[in-house]
Amino acid sequence: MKTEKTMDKIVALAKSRGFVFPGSEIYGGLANTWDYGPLGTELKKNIKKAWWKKFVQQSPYNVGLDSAILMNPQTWVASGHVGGFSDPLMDCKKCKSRFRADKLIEEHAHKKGKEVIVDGWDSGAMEEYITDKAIKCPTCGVIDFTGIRQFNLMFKTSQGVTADSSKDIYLRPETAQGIFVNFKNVQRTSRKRVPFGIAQIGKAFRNEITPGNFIFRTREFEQMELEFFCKPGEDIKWYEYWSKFCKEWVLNLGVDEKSIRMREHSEDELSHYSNATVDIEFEFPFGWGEIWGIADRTDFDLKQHAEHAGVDFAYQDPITNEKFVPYCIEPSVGVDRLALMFLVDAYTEEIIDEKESRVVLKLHPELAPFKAAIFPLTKKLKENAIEIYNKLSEKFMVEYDDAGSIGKRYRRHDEIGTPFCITFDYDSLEDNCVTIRHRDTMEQERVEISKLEGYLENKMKY
RNA sequence: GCGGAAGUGGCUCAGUGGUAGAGCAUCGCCUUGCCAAGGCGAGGGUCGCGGGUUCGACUCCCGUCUUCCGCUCCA
Repeated sequence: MKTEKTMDKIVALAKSRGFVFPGSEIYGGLANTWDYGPLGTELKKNIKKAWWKKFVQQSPYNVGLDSAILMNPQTWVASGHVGGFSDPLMDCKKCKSRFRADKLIEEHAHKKGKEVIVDGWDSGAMEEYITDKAIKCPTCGVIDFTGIRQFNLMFKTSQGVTADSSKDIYLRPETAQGIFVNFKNVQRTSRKRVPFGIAQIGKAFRNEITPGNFIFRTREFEQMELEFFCKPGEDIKWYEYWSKFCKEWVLNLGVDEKSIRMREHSEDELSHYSNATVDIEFEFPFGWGEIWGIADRTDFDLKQHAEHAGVDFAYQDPITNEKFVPYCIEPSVGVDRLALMFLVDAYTEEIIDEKESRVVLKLHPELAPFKAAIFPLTKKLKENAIEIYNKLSEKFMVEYDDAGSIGKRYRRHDEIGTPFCITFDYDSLEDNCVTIRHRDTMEQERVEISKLEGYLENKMKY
């Protein structure tokens, strides 16, 4: 029997067991920042490792990159982040609701049966339009707006020691641009031919207006992005290929298929540069949330950089001699969101009988912080158990524990997702076998000590 | 930013004017021979911060900070 899983329970478990702590807690915290504790660090590291393995190590197409967080500000002009990604916000003074000026105008025009394209307008033009047309507050119907304030989602900082010699630079709002600007470097040095992809894991920063839902939306987050370059015309084929590939990766790591759905963006929802976009969504306790976005970005990015930097990004196929600017498929996923998804998916409360229940994190062994826990049946067997721990810890993240009863140790490791508990008992002295107890089924089996490494390695495969 | 709620040991909370308690958790010892047993003991809190009222403030008043939940944004 199972009971309901809620965010509260998952956040509490994360804090109490050392997965995720509130950021800078001793100073009263800082909203929506989170620090990963010992177990959370392992989980996150395992997620990244698993992704890298499938998307780079075992991929015939993709290679890796680790580009700088700080980039020449021109990058963000070319990508559109400086101009297009700042939201023109205005508040209704009466009811305090906040709106995007461009959306207000577009909606107003739409109702009148007209289409107004606000892209490219400056704040003055938008304010003037809103005043001219006497656009009312959609919430309370009053015409009493504040002026437009530009809200740019990029974090700004300055580079340089003195005020006048310094210049404004930005923390990257996505890792993708580091890949595009290195397209030629990577293509040349890796001797890859189109189609090929460049993968990168790294932090990105966005000054979101509304972060929230634990680690789901934060201003500092870690992305795993692949930019996959292909021949124009073959983009839809690869878009479908990677959509399927990403979904399978998630399912192979044990996530319940019923909690996953693919949501295609409709025409009017698509970004101006995108041919097609699909989101892989997961059903969180707070609703469906986007985990992975797979977008066909066409040749937008490379063309933008070609134009702004004056660099030719045309690729010449060495066999057909065709020359073209590659199209790009971008599967982009947030590590923190994945971590939350795996935690939520794994979280299980089982009621064993009237008196007993247990919390189990049914994480895939590949993702579990500890692959196994090693116990002595009693403290008299401590030395023998430690010997096994020492051996296994050369290859695996494992933990030794002899505190409390054996049942209590099982429960403790159920809660943090350790898939296997290995107990050295008195029989072990005779037969050189240990008891392996399985987290999900609570079943036990005897395994030869010399075969433990292979046993664990096998269980981690997916 | 706006609206709402809340800040007391690691966690959950009690304590409404006389300078703090419980349960759980943690640690030690004993016990424990496979699913949160038990016993004894220990550590841990300037009650978010600042000011005011008062002989005296966790408790009353003012301010402030922070967090949480909703709204426009997004991986």
